[in-house]
Amino acid sequence: MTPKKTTPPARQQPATIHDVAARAGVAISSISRVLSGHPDVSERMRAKVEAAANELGYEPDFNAQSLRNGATKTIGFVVRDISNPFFGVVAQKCEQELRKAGYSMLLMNSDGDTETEAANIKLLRRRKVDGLIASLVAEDAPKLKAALLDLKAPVVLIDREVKGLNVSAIIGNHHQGVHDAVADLIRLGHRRIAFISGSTRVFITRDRIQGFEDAFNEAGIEIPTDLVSLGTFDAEFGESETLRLFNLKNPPTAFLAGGIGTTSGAMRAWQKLGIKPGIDIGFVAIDEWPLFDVFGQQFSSVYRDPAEIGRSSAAIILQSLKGEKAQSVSVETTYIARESSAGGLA
Amino acid sequence: MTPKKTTPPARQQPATIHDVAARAGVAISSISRVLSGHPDVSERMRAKVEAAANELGYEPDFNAQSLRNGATKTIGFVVRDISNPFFGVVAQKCEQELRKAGYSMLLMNSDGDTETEAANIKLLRRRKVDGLIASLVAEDAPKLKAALLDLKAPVVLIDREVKGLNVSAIIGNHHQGVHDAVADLIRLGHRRIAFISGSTRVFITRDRIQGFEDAFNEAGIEIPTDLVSLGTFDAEFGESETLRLFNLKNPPTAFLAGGIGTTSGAMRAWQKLGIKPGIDIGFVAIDEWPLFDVFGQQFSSVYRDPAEIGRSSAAIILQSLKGEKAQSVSVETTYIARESSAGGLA
DNA sequence: GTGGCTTCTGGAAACCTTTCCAAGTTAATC
DNA sequence: GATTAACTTGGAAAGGTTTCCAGAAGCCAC
Repeated sequence: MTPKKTTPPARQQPATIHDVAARAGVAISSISRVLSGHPDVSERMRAKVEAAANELGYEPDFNAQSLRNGATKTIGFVVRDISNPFFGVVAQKCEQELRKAGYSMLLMNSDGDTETEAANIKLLRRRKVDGLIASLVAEDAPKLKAALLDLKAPVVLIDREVKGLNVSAIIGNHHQGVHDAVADLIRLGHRRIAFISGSTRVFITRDRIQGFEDAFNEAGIEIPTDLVSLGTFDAEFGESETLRLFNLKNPPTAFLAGGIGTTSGAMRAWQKLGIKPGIDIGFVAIDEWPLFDVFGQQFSSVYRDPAEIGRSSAAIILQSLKGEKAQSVSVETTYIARESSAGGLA
Repeated sequence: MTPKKTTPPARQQPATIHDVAARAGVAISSISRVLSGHPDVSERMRAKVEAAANELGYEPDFNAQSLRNGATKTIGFVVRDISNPFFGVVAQKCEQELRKAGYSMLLMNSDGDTETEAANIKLLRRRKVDGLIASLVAEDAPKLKAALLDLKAPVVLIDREVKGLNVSAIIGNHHQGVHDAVADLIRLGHRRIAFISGSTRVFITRDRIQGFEDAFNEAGIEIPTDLVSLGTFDAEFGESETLRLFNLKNPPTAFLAGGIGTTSGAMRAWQKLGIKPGIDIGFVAIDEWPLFDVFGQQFSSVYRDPAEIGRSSAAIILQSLKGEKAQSVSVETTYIARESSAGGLA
């Protein structure tokens, strides 16, 4: 009943820096100094403040800190589709690295739509993210470019090139892996090799096409342009185009699938057509998915390591935040020959 | 050269509400009113403000808004491992729904570690997320419970029950699917049925175990307790335990894998052992992954729909944010019988 | 004992909004 | 034409922090 000494009832609202200051009987600036490790702080002050902060369970409000010092400790991660297992691994490793460094990841799907993508990036700007890691739907959409320009924060693009922008990039050596795959298919005897992939509006497709064409040119064989179909990376496109190509009068004997979505669609198409990939036709998948190596048939692939891409993208953005300038790093792709390359040659 | 009328050079800093107010020649409170759709605004004022805002490309600062009105429009999404394709789909659908409603998703992996998980949730509290959606590593870790209690925001747990907490939950009817699967395996003639899964520290495992035991009890057959191994959901545990069980003197004739990680590990183990699941042994996978139905052998599964779980979790958290009280929704699981159930019975 | 440093602390401004309050203006009513 | 009510606007506080600035205190050397 001594009104002077009663501790206030445990307040519902979290303690603020003012509460700590009142409790410790010092100025709020001193609280901030102690907690942010400022050097000019007496031992006595430090002890007092830390005691008060602990008693109140004080933790600085992130938003208030961000507003004041301009850094949100947040990185935007924009991807076509996080349910793609390849990007699942990229996101996982990337988030782990960012978290270690005190950053959090804001995840957005662009759903394969350039408008959504641009809108996402604009929103991330309003949210004042410190950086952006993105795998874009298209490189040349004007709204997108404007959004990236306005972002005014470090950007890491995964397998994309946007002209006239000072951004970092992780660029896979896609033509190499595709070249080796196609060369092997040709060596095995395939001539009618189909290739379905996303559009040439993104670097990764252009680079793969180059590998595809190089392999044919080196072998002195005409490129089967009627078997190349470039549209989107999703399963729907992969399925319908696979159906179309395998209904041609002169259908493919081998198939190169440009990503996990394409593979997925092609698989469904073949199921409908009664075609067994790797047996009835030669088959190479670009990008592997969970259990790829242990599950079912031994499918050949063009492999790149999503974990490395995830870790690298985090590392690059963290370096950029420390003031280093934009950089471009290269990631290997390797053709892994398994049984399925030789299908369809009986 | 008339210093009075020169428009200021396009400033690098984004325009603030003050800039708009100055440009429109009105008070900042009017800017806020117009842009937030306050009813008491004259047509003339609205036009002036909108013109000024457009000219300056003004967009309100999210952090400042959050600080002022207490809502961050951000939902935390904590999951063991986003590279798990099941959670990839959950996250994708969930983010899409949240985005439609104006919310963003902050993604954190807990890496299968309860300490990390608790730390993640504490961080999300400091970041003042408006809500949390989580698939927990363990329900009973004290630090975790404290972190959830302190969060003071709506929570949706996926397939978890935490006692003494007023949170929403999406609870799969796991015992049903597992029961049906095991009953079918027994019907086919299997007796030595193995089950590897995560620990009983989470509801989902307890519920599955119940289905497993019920099926045996109904059939009047003794439960093969030596073939039940509960530890963690990751592939490493799945692999080592599969190796152990199939090296027993009296090994299993059928196998039920408690999730994608377990399936993954078991597959690797069988590859080493030269065992073909679905042929040499009966096999049922709990949870499917991309391409499950079209890829390779026809594997039986206990299916639940990750898209539905993702959409529901978003819907529930959005309702909670509107003030509705915590709710628990149920999600079906279904046994899908395919060829692999009958393996190992020759 | 004074000048000049260093160390430490408090006060206040700033970050960018939203919202409350009060005051001013206009329209409506009797 | 006076009284009210409704509408419209500006000013200022508040939200929780960091940081600049200035002043106080302590110390050393001359």
